[in-house]
Amino acid sequence: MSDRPFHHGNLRAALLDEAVLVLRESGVDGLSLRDLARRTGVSHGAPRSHFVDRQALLDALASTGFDRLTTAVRRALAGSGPDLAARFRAVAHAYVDFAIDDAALMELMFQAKGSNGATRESAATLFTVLDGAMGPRPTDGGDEEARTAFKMLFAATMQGIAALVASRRIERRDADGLIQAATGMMLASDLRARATTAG
Amino acid sequence: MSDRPFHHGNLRAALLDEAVLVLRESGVDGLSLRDLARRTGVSHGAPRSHFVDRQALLDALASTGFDRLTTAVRRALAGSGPDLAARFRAVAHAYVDFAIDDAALMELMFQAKGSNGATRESAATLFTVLDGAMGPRPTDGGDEEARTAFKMLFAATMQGIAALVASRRIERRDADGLIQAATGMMLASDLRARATTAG
DNA sequence: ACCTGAACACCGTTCAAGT
DNA sequence: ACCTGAACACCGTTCAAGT
Repeated sequence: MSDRPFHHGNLRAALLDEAVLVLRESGVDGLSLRDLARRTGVSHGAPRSHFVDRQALLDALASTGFDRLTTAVRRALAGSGPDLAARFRAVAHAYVDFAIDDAALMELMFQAKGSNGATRESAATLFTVLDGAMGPRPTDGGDEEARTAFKMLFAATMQGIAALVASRRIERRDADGLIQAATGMMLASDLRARATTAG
Repeated sequence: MSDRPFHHGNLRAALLDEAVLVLRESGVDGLSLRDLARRTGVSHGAPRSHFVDRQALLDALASTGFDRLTTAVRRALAGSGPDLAARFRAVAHAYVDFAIDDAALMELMFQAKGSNGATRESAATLFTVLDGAMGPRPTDGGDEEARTAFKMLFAATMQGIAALVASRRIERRDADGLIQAATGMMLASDLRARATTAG
């Protein structure tokens, strides 16, 4: 299942990879630096060379999590046509799928702690991609305020649906219906009209 | 600030009260059974009589958290008139205020772990109140599916906005605008029409 | 029924020492 | 620069014993 000859330059990456697995199995509570060190075959003090403390590891995990989610969203957008409704649903599904596969990581990403620089940057990139998903900005700039509000509302709604799924408060199939309802509602809204058409 | 003569019948309540304070100060990570025991003036083994393990305490905290949020939502509804838009905004503000004042507790409440019986019940009560906020059910029952979807979408959106605020990804004043946008969008939607009017 | 206090295994963090 | 290994303080959990 796992090799042995690590700790020769890529320990940091090895620790992060292993951490993602542990996160999936045992959640944040099951994640310990000593256990990670054990799994990668180094002494318990070794991780210190790459992460000043446990929180630093969690921050790094959140950062890479955002990167992976961004990639997933980009892929979803690339795979969907030009239709705005289809694009929205694609992004929403990428969000929810990620929340299901890596619930603990998703929690980590959307928590107050991630005040790290790299984490903020990764999160910002995701929001930029989300912005791009809304299609080209109106030539005259449009209603900038409406566009920002719409974007945040979209993110909040996706985040909310993902949280409901991750916390097992709703089933996967109900999520699909919710995504349909949410995207439909947002697309038909007056706010979207102001956000995406020239004023 | 804190009294001394506890541990005479209400230790459980004392531990929970103290835990809420610690949660506000230091988050979930700063919450330890031994520290709680120390603060309430009992031995480190005493909490065991009321909570089988740390997770049981967290579950109990989540449960009382839902109860308090339910109370806040009820109060908000009682203070607002019959206008649906006003009622929605009132509920949304109760949600977001709670998420700001008790961010760590809010996280605890909306996590996968809360599989406790009491927690589920408390959460269910909140959703019932949310249902009531939508006004009387149409006499003919209306579109039951639409009503459920709308309710979940409302919860998801509130949850999403609260999460964005709690994780300090958006400012408090931006939240107000978001709430306005979200409630406006939802009220104007076709889904709401199907959910709240007789078919 | 509820609480005490010792015991055990585990953890995060620090740090001098090695290579 | 990166890793080892001892050391320290803290924690969750268990359990026999007290009241």
